[in-house]
Amino acid sequence: MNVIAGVASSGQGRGGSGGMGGGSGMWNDFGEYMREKNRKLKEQDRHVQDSEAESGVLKGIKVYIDGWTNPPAHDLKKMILKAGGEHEQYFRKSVCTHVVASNITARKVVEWGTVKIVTPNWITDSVAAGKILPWNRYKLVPVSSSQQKISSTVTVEHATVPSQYRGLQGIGAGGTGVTGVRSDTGRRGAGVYGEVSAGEGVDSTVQSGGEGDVTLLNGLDVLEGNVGSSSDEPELDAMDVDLAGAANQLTTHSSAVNEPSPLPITENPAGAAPSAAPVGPLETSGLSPTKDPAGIDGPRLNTSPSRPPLRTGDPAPEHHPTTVELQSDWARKNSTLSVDFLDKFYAQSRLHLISTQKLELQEFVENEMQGRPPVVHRKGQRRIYMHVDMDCFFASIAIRERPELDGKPVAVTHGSVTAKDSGADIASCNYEARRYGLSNGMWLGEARRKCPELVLVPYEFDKYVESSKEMYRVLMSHADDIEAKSIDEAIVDVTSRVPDFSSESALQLAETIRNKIRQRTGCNASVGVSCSILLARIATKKAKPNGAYFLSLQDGPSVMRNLKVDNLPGVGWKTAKTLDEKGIKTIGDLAQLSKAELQRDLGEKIGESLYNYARGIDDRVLKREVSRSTVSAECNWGVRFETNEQLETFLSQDLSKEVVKRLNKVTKKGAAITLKLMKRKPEANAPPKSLGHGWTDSFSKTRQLGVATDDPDVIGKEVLGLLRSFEIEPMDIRGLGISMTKLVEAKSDGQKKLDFFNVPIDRSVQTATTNTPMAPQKDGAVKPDQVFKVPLPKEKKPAPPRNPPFVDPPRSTSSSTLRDAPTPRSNGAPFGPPVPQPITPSQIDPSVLSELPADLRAEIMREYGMKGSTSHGGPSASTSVTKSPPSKRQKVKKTDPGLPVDRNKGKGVLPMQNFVGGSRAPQPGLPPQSQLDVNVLNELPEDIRRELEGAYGNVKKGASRAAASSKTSNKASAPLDTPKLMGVPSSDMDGVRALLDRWVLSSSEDEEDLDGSAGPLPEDTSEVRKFLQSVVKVGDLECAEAICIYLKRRTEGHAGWDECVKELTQEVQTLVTASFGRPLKRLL
DNA sequence: ATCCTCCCCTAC
DNA sequence: TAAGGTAGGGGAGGAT
Repeated sequence: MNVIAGVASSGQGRGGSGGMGGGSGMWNDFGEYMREKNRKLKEQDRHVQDSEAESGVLKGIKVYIDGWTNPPAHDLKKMILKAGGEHEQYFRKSVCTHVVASNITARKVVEWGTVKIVTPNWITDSVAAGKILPWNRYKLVPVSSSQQKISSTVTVEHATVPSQYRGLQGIGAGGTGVTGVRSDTGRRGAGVYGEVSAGEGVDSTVQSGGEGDVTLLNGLDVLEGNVGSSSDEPELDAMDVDLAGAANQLTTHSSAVNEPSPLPITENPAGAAPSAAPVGPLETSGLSPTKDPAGIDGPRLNTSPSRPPLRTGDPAPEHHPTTVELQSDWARKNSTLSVDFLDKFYAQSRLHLISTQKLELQEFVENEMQGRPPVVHRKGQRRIYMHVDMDCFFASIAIRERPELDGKPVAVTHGSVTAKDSGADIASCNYEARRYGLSNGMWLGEARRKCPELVLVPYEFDKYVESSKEMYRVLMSHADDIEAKSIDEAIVDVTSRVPDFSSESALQLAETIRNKIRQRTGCNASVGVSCSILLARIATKKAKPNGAYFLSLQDGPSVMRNLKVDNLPGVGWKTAKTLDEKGIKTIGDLAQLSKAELQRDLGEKIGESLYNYARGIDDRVLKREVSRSTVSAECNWGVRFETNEQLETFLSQDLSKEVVKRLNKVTKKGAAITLKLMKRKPEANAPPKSLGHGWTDSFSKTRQLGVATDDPDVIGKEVLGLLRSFEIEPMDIRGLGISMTKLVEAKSDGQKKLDFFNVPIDRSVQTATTNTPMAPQKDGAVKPDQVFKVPLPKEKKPAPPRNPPFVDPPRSTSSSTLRDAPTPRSNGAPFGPPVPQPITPSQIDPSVLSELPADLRAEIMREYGMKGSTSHGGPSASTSVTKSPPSKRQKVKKTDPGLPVDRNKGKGVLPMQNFVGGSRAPQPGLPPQSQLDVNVLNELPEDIRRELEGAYGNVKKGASRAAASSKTSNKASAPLDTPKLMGVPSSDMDGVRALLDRWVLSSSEDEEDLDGSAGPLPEDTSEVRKFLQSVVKVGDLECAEAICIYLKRRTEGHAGWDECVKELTQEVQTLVTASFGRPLKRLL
């Protein structure tokens, strides 16, 4: 269908709309392009003209560009200006010598009269040829709607013009001596994004003869070990090559700018005439011999019966870029119009793989490292970190699988050689390829131009995953601690493995590790060694490729001094640019600025951290565990809709289900939904990257649900509501994303259980949990479950009452006290207003936990990683543990891995009173009143009981899913250790308190005074943090609660401390919430 | 003042 | 043709 009306974008002739807005910055490569473009807009135009009218090829030519074109109007404009021609903003018969358009309507033709109407190729080809080519060959013929099917795409695609995207950065980058060079691909993980900068990059000239062919290895070849053979198109058409070169130059110069040219858009209101789609001039096909004009292919394929089901819909305005793109059958099949699009997309997305793998590896590491004693960071103690990064990971795997490629320039990409101007990303390329100026993230088209003999290899996701794990296994075998950074990168703490702290020993270990990795993965890893995360990473830059480098604290500053600022964490494109505008290019320059100035220009936080980093100061410690606060799914490629129905179906069905799938995977529910979307800019043409999102504006809107959910119908519905609020034409949507926040542990059905028990207790909590009517919620506030920010309006103030509680007792008592504490503030406080049930004192889960039957509790703990050893200092408790129906539970768990934990349940089960009065064993592992529970349990109806069990199973899942399922190995059996703070076990609360006291006092003395802003030392803080984490992990929530409260009381009002305590408390809440489904009330 | 929303930015 | 994801920190500015 087609044709019809027209226009989608109405013109806006002038204004040009600023393009500013910035593009979505979501992703590097493209983001950079956008930024660059926008920035240049301002200066651009005139520069191009004045400074580089090198060739006078188009001298005397005055061009008016009509409507959308491909290449984009701004690029054409730039090219025209550069070639000495002139660009007319508006069409004026008396002035314009030519009109350039990719498609026109008959009506326009009439309107324009006798002016020469040509395709963009006339410009590009003429520039390339160095002379004005006969326009007749490029004459654009209007087509009637009936014919239009012939794809305009032809014209478009043909475009010899290089997509100017990417590349911006240019080659030069001068690196200063030192490493100046590439920031390392390493840092970018799988080398996903590319950055350019190669210091020495060779530039296109290098490519010697340029006659090489590009070889594509497709799956088949791989299997057969056929390397060079299958190239699709061996030779490049001479002309194309030249054009490419020329174009490339242009691009390089002006850095790709794209101007939002104010084009008067075309549009024909359709009306009348048939406007048709663009036509591809004959010559076009002639020019690109290599590929079939889409027009031909398209129709044919279309009729193919085997084609997957497509969403159908009506046609859209004919001139709309979307309409044009969708004329290609390929596009329809590979866009959201295809029913199975999403799965296919994720299955082939390297970025999706990378993000996903990061999460998987974090979990893997958490599970595997579970039994290890936590690293203790003492104040003056130095530590040794190794930053390990695989060298061009994907490319290395590719070569490993195809030894014959060793020594040749290789790149991993989805693209194939046939495309002359492919927009496919190079995910990773080896060092040989980099010598030609290639970099990760670069588009295939440009890469080929720079390196004609480039060998292309397809992705092998499974192999990446497998080797990645091998790498991690090696690392864990030599690490005290480890933080998973990505599929090919990690940071390990190896302090205890380098007892003498000498560079020799450290490097020896590094070599051992590198050798093992090479042995097990067949790929090289580079290692940076130093005493901080920051310096270790810097060292890696010096280590690559395939090396190890030890950077001492003393040498840090001198080495860093000459590095560019973007080598510091937190400094990306934008920040580097901001600094550059101030004349700051290197870290050395940066170190000259005052903290105040940095904070003023870059923000408080970033300013401060950069101030420190520039001096080699980095207090960060490894973060082994992470709790997620967001689960999302998005897609910004292949998103094309013709009708609202297609759009709504995709969003509310496909994408919503995807998010739900992910929520389920981590057993969470979300109480807030955010819809993100990218909308094509009015002046944006069909993107140069096939089915890419092109030039867009991005938006997002969040809706508070009040109740956490993981119901696809609910999510789908909410999301549609959000979508409608944007009032965007379906055809203009270029990207969609749904993210769930305010996560809560999903519970199987805690409510039922609760009800069943009808425990009087904490109902409030429960209520909250379920969806019972909450009281007054603030609007946006979350309602029930959500734990987090429960709406405590302003009552924070009331908090003060809290003090009282603490005052009292220490130790176990404390716990009980604490719990009682609620009284004072409880009344209104904690949850404040909203919470209805008055009864509620406060407690939550902790109590629940402790109240559980011993066996259940033991299981839970075990699941958490603790493993059996329960009691350490446990008081009496019970060892009783033993347990009742172990078998059952176990089974259940195993079988029901998926169930959510239910703290609720627990809650329900044990009333507060019990808690209080009961024995709440301070120790982690101890199961309190087992008998009670047991009885209760036994009395329960089968189903309920099962629910409970299932719930536990969930817990497990949440905590260490992997362990439970796959790995199995050690963890399961490992016993839990009683958490200790500087050697003092959590069971000894008095001791712990004393330590904390000392901590607080000492630091205040050392530095300024409590009041002075002297705060806690990071090392100490992390020590406490670890302790708290362990305590929570072990399930001793009361202990965690007591510590937080104690600290708060002890430091209230002291500048440097408030923040720290608040953070620790928040972390505890997050952890507790993640593991038990809800936060500790008393800490809210 | 503080919180919340809607981004931007960065890292992988 | 090509598969431009995902999580978290943070800031500006409006709402409260």
